[in-house]
Amino acid sequence: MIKAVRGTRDLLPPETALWNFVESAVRDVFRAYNFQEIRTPIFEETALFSRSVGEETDIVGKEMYTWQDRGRAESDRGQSLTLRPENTAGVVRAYIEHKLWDRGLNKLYYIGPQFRRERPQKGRYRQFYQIGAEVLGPPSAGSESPARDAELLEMLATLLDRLGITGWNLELNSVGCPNDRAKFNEALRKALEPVVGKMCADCQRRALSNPLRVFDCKVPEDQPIIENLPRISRFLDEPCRAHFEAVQAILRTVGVPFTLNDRLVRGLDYYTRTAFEFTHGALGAQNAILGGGRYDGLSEALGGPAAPGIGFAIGEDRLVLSLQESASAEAVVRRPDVYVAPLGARMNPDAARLARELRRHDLVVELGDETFRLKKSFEAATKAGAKYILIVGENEVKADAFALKNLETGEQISIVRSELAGKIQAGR
RNA sequence: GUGGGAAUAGCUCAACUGGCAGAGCACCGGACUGUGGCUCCGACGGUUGCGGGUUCGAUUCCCGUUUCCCACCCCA
Repeated sequence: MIKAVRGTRDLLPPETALWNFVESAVRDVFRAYNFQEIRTPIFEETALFSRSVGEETDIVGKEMYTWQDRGRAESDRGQSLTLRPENTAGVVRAYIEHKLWDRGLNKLYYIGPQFRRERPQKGRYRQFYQIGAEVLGPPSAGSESPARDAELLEMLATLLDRLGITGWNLELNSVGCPNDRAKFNEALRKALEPVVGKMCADCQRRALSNPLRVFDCKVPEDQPIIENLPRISRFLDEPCRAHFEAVQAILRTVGVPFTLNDRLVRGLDYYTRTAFEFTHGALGAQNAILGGGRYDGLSEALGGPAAPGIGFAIGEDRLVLSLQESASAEAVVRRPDVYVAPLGARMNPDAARLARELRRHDLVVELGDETFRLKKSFEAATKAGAKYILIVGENEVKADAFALKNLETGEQISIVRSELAGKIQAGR
């Protein structure tokens, strides 16, 4: 038997209703902030990701689905292509390619699948779904303003509240500009040198490859050492510090709670200044449901104009998971309003016409099987969760008055065709 | 990529030291031929993930493999 490949899965009803619930809430909320949707290809030139995400990151180094495309002629070597491991690079590429700044498009969101060749776990798949948004534009358009950061964070808080997710925590940090990072990295290396020998094996490796990641260490014995390491906050230059302060001031005023976490670092190379994560306790080790930050130099790194920006990505798989575990997932499934039960094949035309009329009144209609005996139709209607059953038999068609029974109350009436839709809508 | 656990009916799970593969729920039918939910009865349902080995005999023990889960790595 052929099965879905490792790390991929089918999303089945009724779970798909929950995904739709999430996505329509996202579209509603983002629209209120005047974001517009962008859809970029799910594969791109490999160079796009290695330049933006960073050659040294795990994503580029070992987690990408990359292949050599065929050229035009049999003998040609094609380009190296890669399934997108994240969507910010694609959005920025499109921004540059279509000169979106000239069209005033500076607030974009996306919803779609991404691909990373990781070891699968719960809430972590090789084809996974991200919801993200990006604010970017020329500096003259205010894209560097802390107001953009704060607005984006406030939008996310609104979204999580709207989804009924309680107990989220916003963790906030600033990773400064490249200059600050360089100075900080140097200080960090110096501080680590005398103590690294006492740390865990992972930290010893990190200290060499990517010292920032030492802050992710969860080994208890290492914590006192980590506590004493220099923090990025002390290395922010004046503009970065002021920017960070301003973001916080706005959040306090609009009433979005947050906690400062100067150990929060971002894995991708393109991040600058504001870095953030929303975490949720119920998710265990995979406790981050979304993360993001500012990437002021990304456009230029990809050969575009200066276009400071900030964005985030929500792990939709995990978001849905936390929704399933906390909220009432059942509630979002729309069940049939009415089950139309034709009694015998000769009733099919009349049943079909009635179903069509009812559906035109925005009712959810399940058209039953004409081979069912009435008892079985009732069972089928109940199982489908229909509110009403409408019986279409010879007597009803002759009289043009139909038996309509409320399956929840047991009340049954005879009702003429013209009043059917109104009656069912009223009882919905 | 590393380490550990698991895999038995559609779902949730049993099956002693190796001895006839089972239950509940679901599904289908009947009791009840134009009135559901409850109840009762019956039927259906299996390459025990896959491949090999040991054995008279393997769901059980061994090896390999695949997938999932957990912890790493890393990240959303």
